[in-house]
Amino acid sequence: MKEEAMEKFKKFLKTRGLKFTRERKIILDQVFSVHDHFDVEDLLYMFRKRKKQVSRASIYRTLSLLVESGLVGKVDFGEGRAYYEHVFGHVHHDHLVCKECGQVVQFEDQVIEKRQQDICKEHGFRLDYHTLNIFGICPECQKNGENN
Amino acid sequence: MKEEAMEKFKKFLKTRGLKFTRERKIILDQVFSVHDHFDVEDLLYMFRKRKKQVSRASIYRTLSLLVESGLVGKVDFGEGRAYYEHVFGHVHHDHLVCKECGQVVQFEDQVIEKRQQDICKEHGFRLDYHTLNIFGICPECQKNGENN
DNA sequence: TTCTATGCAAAAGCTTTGCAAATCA
DNA sequence: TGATTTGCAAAGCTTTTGCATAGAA
Repeated sequence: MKEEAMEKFKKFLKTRGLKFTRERKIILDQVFSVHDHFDVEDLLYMFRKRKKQVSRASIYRTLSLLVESGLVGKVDFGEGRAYYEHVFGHVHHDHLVCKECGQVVQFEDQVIEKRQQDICKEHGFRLDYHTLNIFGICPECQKNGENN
Repeated sequence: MKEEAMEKFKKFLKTRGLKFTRERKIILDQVFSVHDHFDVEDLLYMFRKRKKQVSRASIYRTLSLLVESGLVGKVDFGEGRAYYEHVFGHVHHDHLVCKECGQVVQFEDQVIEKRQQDICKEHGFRLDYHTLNIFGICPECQKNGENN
């Protein structure tokens, strides 16, 4: 699947007259190896640990391209910084976020997906994508008291 | 309704040993007069136009309190800056955002609300709130060609 | 070879914060 | 009067950008 993603990305770059560089390969590799959300600092840290040299600037620039290509999604949890996750090869999902411990649970729900299409139709919008984050308290944190 | 909100805010402040100041009143007043989203610069601009003197710092600080009190909601459209909207006295709603012109349409949908409760129950989460933003192209922008 | 990409450091936005002076209860 | 607030400016964060050098095709 990583290979498929790589091919797609190469094609995407070609259509724009851009190059498939060492750095872009490293980044795509990592992005499709992590099965969770990550931010730019996370990636930077992973690269440092693995002695892969990629600058913060290149990470930002490549992630933008990956998002534009549709292979990667940008997720905003309202923390003032962006998270990313690979999207290619996955069905769309939404997030259940624990406000206490930060745990994120992914879920998919066809009923909600369908309703969104209907709502767009009603308003004449052409649906592109959506972000649904549900915030709450996870079971563990509920037990651990601070039922704040 | 603005008066009710004001009372609620006063109570909220009192429980925390905080004061209901001139600035906080001006801000709450404005926030409950605007029936749309706004960001901090918007507020600042409105105050300047009305010759109300409130600093940017106080706006940030008071908005945080308003959000904590539950009277105001913070909305994130992934633009790298926060939007706000008053919430007290309104039923919850979600957003349909046009990627082309930025137009925001509010909608409420009981089916989606209900499904979210179910999903939380399934995962043992205590639901707190959610944010659902659907991005797409509005009817006008679809007509105006760039069906990008 | 030519055009694009990388890295670095500086710049840019938005938001937060330390501190002295002002204000509320 | 005593504690909280305000405004200002500085600082903090994340993200973007200009430019010289390095690297794809």
